[in-house]
Amino acid sequence: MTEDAIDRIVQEWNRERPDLDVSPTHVLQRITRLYLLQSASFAEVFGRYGLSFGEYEVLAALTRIGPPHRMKPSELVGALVLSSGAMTNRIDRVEEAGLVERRPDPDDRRGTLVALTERGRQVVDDAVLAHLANEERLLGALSAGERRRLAGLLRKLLTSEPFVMLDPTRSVANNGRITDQTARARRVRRR
Amino acid sequence: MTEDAIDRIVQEWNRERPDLDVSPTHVLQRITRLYLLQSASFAEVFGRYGLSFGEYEVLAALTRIGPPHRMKPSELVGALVLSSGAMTNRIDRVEEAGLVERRPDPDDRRGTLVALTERGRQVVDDAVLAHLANEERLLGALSAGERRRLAGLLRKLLTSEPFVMLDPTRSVANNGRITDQTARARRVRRR
DNA sequence: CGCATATATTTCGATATCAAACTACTTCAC
DNA sequence: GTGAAGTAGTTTGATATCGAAATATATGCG
Repeated sequence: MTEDAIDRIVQEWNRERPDLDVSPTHVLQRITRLYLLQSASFAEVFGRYGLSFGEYEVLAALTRIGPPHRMKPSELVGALVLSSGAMTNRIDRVEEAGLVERRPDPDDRRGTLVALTERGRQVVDDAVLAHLANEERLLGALSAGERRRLAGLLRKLLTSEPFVMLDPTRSVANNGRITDQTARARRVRRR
Repeated sequence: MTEDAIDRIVQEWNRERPDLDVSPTHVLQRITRLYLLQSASFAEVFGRYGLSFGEYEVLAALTRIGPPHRMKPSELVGALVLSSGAMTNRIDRVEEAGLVERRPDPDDRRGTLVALTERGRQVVDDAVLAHLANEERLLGALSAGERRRLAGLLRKLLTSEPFVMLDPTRSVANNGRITDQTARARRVRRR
């Protein structure tokens, strides 16, 4: 088994602090490292289409929801993992680029619907192909069975209680914290 | 096997674009999701010690390197996956908090050495215990064998060619890109 | 030696994020 | 149907990051 950067970090900890059991790091720090590296790779691919990864996420969510490829900003917030303010910015950017349009929600005058434009559909169609090819390349070292086992273990972690508790989509807006008007209303009421 | 958010995303893709094979997503998007969730959890723990996760990373690197707990900023950049500019900011913050000191490098007048202070050692000693307890809690759903298998698969991915190619620590400064003075010198010379 | 080139770190400008505040609108209970 | 409380989305202010420029110093080649 080839040694990686995380093995070296664990060895350093074991040398300096042999009293500590740093073994969880073997899983969790590798997740961090893989995330950072794959993010850089994704960004490179999407850059070829004039997109950031975050912008792609918005277009991808609108694509996979199916025709007519319309979602409310709050639905997009639920589909990604992002604050509502950051979602406003992302929608601004892809709207600016002509890839989506904001239309008033006919059923709720507070609301807006974000719809993929024809140009947006074309761009995301191309980008998703390049992205999948790149993902396939990144996973090249693992056999089909290894990928299945890896995905299974990751799913088990993700569906375990500590991670489910952390999931902001259990609740709404601003990463699940009760902030905003609700909190303000409570404060105001106390006066 | 319990279904998770990624399974639902894959199902949506398969419904809308059955021509695409989105299976790599089972691994890569779960890595993203786990990273985002574990980051939130880590931040909560370090917040109890007045640290951000990034600040902890600096202190942890200085701790595990061993006495006298001194590193050059460029060594810290190599240990952490960060641009040199961002490292300056992080060192500024932990220095401000009295957890490290900057001392001139006696062997290179361009350079600086970052050293853990006594207070820094105390804070990181406490924080690392809380962090490890939290990591253990997060991994609670996996048996020792599952953790080993998961770590092994993640290591295999991390040491595979596409990921090794992405690793900025293969090169130096600003994420391995040739920027800075080298590039400027070339441009200037061309005039 | 002396200059071109390389390195170490900081500074700067642009950008993306979060959390909270805010505006507008809806819903529910009476 | 009116007012309190909730919800949708945007705006704002603070902060962290990146990449490039700037500054200071070191090195190597002719």
